[in-house]
Amino acid sequence: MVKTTERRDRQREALVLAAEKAIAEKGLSGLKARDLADAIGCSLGAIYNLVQDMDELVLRVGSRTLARLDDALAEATKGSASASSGDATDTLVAIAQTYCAFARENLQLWRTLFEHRMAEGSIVPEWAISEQMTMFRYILAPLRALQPRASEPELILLSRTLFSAVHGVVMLGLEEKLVAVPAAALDGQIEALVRVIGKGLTAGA
Amino acid sequence: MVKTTERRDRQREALVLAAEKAIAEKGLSGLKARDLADAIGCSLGAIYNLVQDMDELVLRVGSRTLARLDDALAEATKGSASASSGDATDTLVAIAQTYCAFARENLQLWRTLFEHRMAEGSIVPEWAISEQMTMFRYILAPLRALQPRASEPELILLSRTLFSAVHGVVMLGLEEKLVAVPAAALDGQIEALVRVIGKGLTAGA
DNA sequence: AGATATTTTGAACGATGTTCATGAATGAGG
DNA sequence: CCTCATTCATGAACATCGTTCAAAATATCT
Repeated sequence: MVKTTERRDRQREALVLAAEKAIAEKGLSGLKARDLADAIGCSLGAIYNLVQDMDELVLRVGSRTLARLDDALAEATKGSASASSGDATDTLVAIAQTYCAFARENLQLWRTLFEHRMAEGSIVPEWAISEQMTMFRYILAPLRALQPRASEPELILLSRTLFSAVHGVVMLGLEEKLVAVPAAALDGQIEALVRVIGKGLTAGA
Repeated sequence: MVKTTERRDRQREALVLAAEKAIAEKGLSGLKARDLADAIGCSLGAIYNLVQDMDELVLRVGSRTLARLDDALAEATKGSASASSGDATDTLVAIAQTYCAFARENLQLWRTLFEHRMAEGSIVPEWAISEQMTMFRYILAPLRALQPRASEPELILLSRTLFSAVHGVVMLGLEEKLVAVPAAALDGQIEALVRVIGKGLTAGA
C-alpha cells in the first residue's frame, strides 16, 4: 500500500515535469492530456488518478516556476541584504532586471503564471494562493530604506505597485504582438523607470 | 447583388455586436460560435461567410474596444491640450486614471485585448496591428513638458514605458486571482505612482 | 487459492471550431 | 412566367479537446 502511493508520487512528479516541458516548448495552449499520457507512459485516464484536472497540473507547474523565480530574486538581493551596502535604488534595479531576465529566459512558463484561468466554477486552491506574490517581500527592504517614514501597510501597498509597474513593462515588452517597448530596449527602460521612481521617492516632500 | 453585400455587412455588424456582448458578459472564453448563430438568427456555418474565423471576430471586437478607449483618453486630455493649463503631471495622472476607469468598466473587453492569441499558424492582420496602441500619443505631449531636453525617440520610448507601467498596475490590480486590491486603493496607487514618476522626471539630472 | 479491493485502461461523452455536400433561394435571359 | 445557372444558407459530420466510467487487470488479504 505504501508502495502504491510512492509510485503514484513519482509518476505525478513525472507528469508535472512533462507538463512543464510541454508548456516551456509550446506554451500553455500546447499542453494536451493525451500527449502527457504518452510522455510518461500511462493511459489517458490514469492522469486523473495523479491530478484532479488540468488546472491542478498547471498550478503545480506554476508552483515550480514561482520557486525558481524566488531563487533568482534571492540570489539577486543576496549581497544587499542588510540594506547597508550600496544604494537601495541599485537593489531595486537589480531586482527588476532579474525579474526581466527570468521572464525572458522562461518566457512560456512565466507567461503561464498570468495567462492561466481556472475552469469556470473552480476556484484557486489555498496552497496556490499562498505562494503567489511572495516576491513582493524582496522589494520591501529597499523600499523601506527609500521611504523610512512610510508605515508598513503603505510600504506593502507600494511594493505591490512597484512590482506591478515593472511587471507591466516586462509583459508588454515581451509580447510579440503589440510592440510596446522594443525587446532590445527593455533592460534600459526598466533601469530608467526604476531609477526615476527611486529619485521620485527620495526627492522632497 | 448590391443588396446581398449590404445585407451581409449588416449581418456582420450584428455578429460583431453579439460577440461583443458575449465577451462583455462572459469573458473571452464565453464566446461560442453556436451561441452567436442563435443570437443573430443564422445557421452555424453562415458565420463563416461573415467572418473568416473566430480570431477575426475577436479582432473586430477589439477594434471597437480600442476606439472607445481612444475616445475616453481624448476626452481626458481635451482640457490640457496645449500643455499650457495645469501641470503636465496632472495630465498624466488624469490619463492613467482614465485608463484604469476604462479597464474597470469594460473589464472583460479590455482583458480580451491582451488575453487573445491568434490560432497557431495565423498572424495578426495588418489592419489590426496599425490601430493598436495609438494610446501612447496621449502621453507624449505631457512627457515632453516634463522632459524638454529629451529627444523625440527618447520621448516615444519613455511614453511606452510609462504606459506599460501603469498598465501593469491596472492589470494586476484588477486580477481577482491574486489577492485583489480594493478599487479605491488602486486609484490611489496609480496616482501615487504617476506622481512619483513625475517628480523623478523633473528632479535634477 | 479464492475472494475482495484497488487501479489501470481506453472507449465513449460532451464541447467546440471548422468544413462541406446538399438543397434552397436568387437573379438573368428568353 | 419559366428555366437555368449561380450563389448562399444549412446543419450534419469531422477533428480535437478534457473528462468520465464500466470493465479488465492487478494487487492485497484471509
